[in-house]
Amino acid sequence: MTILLSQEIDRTSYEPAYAQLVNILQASMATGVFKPGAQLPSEAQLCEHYKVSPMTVRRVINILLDRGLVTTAQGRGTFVKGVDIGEAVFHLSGLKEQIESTDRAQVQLLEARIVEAPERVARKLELSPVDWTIFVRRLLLQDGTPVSYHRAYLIYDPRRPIVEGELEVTSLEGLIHGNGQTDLQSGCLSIEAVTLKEEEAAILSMGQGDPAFLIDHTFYDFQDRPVSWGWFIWRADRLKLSATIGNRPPQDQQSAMKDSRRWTGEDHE
Amino acid sequence: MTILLSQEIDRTSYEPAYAQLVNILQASMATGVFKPGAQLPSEAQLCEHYKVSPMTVRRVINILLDRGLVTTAQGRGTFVKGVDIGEAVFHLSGLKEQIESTDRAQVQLLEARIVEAPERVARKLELSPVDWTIFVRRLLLQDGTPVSYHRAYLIYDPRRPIVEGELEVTSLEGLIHGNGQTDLQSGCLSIEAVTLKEEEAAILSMGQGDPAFLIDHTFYDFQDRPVSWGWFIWRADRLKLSATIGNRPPQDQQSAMKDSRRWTGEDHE
DNA sequence: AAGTGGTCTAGACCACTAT
DNA sequence: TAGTGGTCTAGACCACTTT
Repeated sequence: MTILLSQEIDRTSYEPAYAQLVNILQASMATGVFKPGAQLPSEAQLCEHYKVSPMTVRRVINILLDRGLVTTAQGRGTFVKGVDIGEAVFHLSGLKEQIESTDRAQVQLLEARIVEAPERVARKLELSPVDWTIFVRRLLLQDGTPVSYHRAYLIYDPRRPIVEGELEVTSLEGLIHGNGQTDLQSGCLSIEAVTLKEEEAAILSMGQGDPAFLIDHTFYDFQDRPVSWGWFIWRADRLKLSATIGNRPPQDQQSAMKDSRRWTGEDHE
Repeated sequence: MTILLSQEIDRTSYEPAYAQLVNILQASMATGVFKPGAQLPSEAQLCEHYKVSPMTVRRVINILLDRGLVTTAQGRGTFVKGVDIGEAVFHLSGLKEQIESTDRAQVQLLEARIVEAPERVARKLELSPVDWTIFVRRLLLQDGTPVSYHRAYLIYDPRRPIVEGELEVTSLEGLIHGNGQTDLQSGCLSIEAVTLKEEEAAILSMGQGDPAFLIDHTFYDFQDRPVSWGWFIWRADRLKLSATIGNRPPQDQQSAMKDSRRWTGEDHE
């Protein structure tokens, strides 16, 4: 296996050696020089061919590894992976952009009051049903039109002074922009497809029964105790989840996304 | 900043030093020793304190970096990140498991025939409308009940012998299990929330207007030419997208997911 | 000038897999 | 035994930011 890969590392370039080698190998796989299942040159060979140290090659392999492009087997070698739909990873794009631009986006507080935790909420937040929670309803608008209806329960516990921080965080600006130092440690999200109920449809200016995303979220503090639970009802036409699998060279990405509104024509009879 | 982190590296452990250090730092952030916004000890300090080489510390920081737990600023330091909902990443779990178990899952070919590419398909596949495509309809069942209805167009071009491979790949087993060496290079997916049309509802044994996921996919060959386009209609109750953000120590993960069927009770009046 | 992250070297040793 | 991936060292040099 003395496959010679034409290019070589440009030591004068601003781009570090490891990045150049990643690109070379990724491009080689992308153009089919190394097809799925094939074995890559060994690390020693790569060292010698590209005149870089073992540590640098190792780093390169690690990068390809967690980009999901190769697999490694100790004692056997490094092998090119094929595309695998199960590895698709969807980024919550749109959501971030939609709220980040404060000029076009706007949050409307519909309601905020202290209530006893309903049984279901108490379970979620690991409370007893007599404990108090803050129930919040919000509407997220963009360019004046509503895109998401948010409801959440926050723990209200005088012994935990955290609450103020939570309120701020769950104020969306904090949630999305995030970087602000909060007292939240982690969160757990899930997405479902649902149809709008009457109240939701009215608030979102849509029709009852229209499709929407339901984004469920639970946040935890530094003791890993749940501090809030809630869910967004997000207009389906305002949220896009996208993913690429396999060796997709960084380019358009969304060119394949445009014109993806649902086909209303007949689906072949 | 001479914060002493109690633990130390166990050189006799099976767990490599870098992994131990990752865990120590991640746990420190998880328990609030380093709160969001705070600065981590410098790499030199970490080297000295834990008696490891600079390269090892560097590796550790890189891991925390692409886990999204810290940010680095050259010349300034390494800082703890807060939770950021926009960074949520959803894995297509369920889909993989659902199809991987061939004993419980089953694919039913409903139709496969050669057709002229409809205008929309021709655009997607970069063909002229007179070109031919293979139109395929499939039903994916699990335990005998239908969970997903799949329709796809594959390029049919005598000059491109690839087609056979595509057919095999798009035969789902290949797509999901993946590892088989295919002639596909990459794919581009997107997810929408939709409601079932009459035909879809009938095929999936659901009601018209019920919520569902629409998973749109395009696959590309090694020349980066699109070779197939299609979409799954996936029963909403059979697909779960989950994500965690922030510093979530690897544990339950799905314990917060169970009992997440939609609340049918009144949402506080 | 001092401190920080970022890259890189030229080896070493180990564990594993093949022959 | 030879070849492979996996870990780790003890330095070096650079670019950047702060004081």
